[in-house]
Amino acid sequence: MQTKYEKIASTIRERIKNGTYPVDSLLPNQTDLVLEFGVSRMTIKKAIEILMMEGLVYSQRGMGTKILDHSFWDKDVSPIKEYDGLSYQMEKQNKKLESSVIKFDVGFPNKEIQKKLLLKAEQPIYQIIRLRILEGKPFVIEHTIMPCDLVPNLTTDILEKSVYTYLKKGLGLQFGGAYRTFQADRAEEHDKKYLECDDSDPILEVQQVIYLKDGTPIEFSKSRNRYDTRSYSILDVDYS
Amino acid sequence: MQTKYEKIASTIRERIKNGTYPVDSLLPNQTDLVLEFGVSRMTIKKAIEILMMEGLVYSQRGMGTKILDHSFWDKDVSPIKEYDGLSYQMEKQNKKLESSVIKFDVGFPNKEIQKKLLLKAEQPIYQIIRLRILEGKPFVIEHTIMPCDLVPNLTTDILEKSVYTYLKKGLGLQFGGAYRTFQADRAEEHDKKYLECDDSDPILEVQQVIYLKDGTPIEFSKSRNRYDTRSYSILDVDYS
DNA sequence: CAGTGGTCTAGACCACCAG
DNA sequence: TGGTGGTCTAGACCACTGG
Repeated sequence: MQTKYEKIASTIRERIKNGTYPVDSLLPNQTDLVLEFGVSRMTIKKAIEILMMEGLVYSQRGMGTKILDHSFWDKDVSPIKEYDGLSYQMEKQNKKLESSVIKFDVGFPNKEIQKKLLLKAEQPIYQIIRLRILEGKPFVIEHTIMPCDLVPNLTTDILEKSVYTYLKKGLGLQFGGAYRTFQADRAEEHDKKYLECDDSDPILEVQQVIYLKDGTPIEFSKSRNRYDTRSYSILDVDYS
Repeated sequence: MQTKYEKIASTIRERIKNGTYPVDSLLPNQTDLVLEFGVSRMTIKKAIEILMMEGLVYSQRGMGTKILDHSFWDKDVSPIKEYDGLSYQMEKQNKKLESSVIKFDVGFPNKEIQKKLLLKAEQPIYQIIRLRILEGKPFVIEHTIMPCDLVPNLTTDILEKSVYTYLKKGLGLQFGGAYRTFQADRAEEHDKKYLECDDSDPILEVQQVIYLKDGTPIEFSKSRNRYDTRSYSILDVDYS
């Protein structure tokens, strides 16, 4: 939290959550907020914009800024906009996550991976398969591919803890975005073996390419969940 | 296209797509763009912000604004940020979409629906089930619930064409956002009957609540696809 | 260090919605 | 019509990157 508008957004967010600004009422108008916070209106507007992207309020010309009912997705349904990785996400919820490394290899990328990670055929990659175990129960199988040169000195130890922490804290990398697809699939061998499911259990698969701030792709991964253990959620706001 | 920054964003977007600004090169710096377009820098910045949200460029302090490789998701993988409905989406791609109405009823909302659409128990709702048929093949089953008072005079005829067109053009409603969840599921009776699949075929289910601009929920729906007919994709950019 | 984009200001005008 | 938020300006200072 550094900039003025971020601080103001936090303050207002707090007031919404604790009921100072009740659901369905209007926020004080922007000129009043200018007076209260002693900043320019552009700054106030930017703060409100953040809250709008979070789905907490909705502004409309001529009408004001309304506090929306957020209780809906306020619970454990965390949006997917997190590049903290599972470990961190679960830690926040005080849930115990273990990772068991099923495969940890080095190899060369096939055509598909070359295209997705913008690699040449001779650039080596890590090929990783991990089983993530939540509260003692098999939760998800993650197939991960990363270019070796971007992620030096990867070890089994890191894989068993948190790769993201290593990338962020250890290597100082900054994530900039992700491209994801969702599909359903039949269970395959690995799924049946490690997720304790059978042929008829559907699998929810999420594929993602993760990008660094400068646009370099750093990871391609497939996460396969048993159909009854997880769903993903998205809040989509039209800012136009 | 109304505001200056939207026009400028379109111009720059066009230059990126036709190669005037090649992938991996840098955009002219913001002060140069100020001179070219004869606007203030804040306006240029806002234009670039739009392109950043679209994943076309990435800006960084001290470095400039880099054109990213967008060829990846430039094709038919349209982001889900469209409230045009399936009909319109398919029309753009010149694909033929038919809709067959399986159920069209009125009733009262159960507890779950009351909560999701913010309704009282005695507010009537439409209960609709439609089979959407793409290019002659069963594509998706949509279960839709809408409050009657917000959508007057709904007819079978409208359901067979495009509900969204009716809401937008006919009723003048404006969409503001959506909340979606994705999960996999086993095939149930309707799926087997209409999607021509059997017990072992997984289903991809997308649930969504759609909101109007002022935050009023107007629709809850479940879309059930055969696992091999559809996937959804999202581009997720970190703007911090 | 020079050059970049990010933030911020103190105004202004306009488009929209309500009464 | 009065009040709202959306846009836009012409500056300024700062934080960050690269050489």
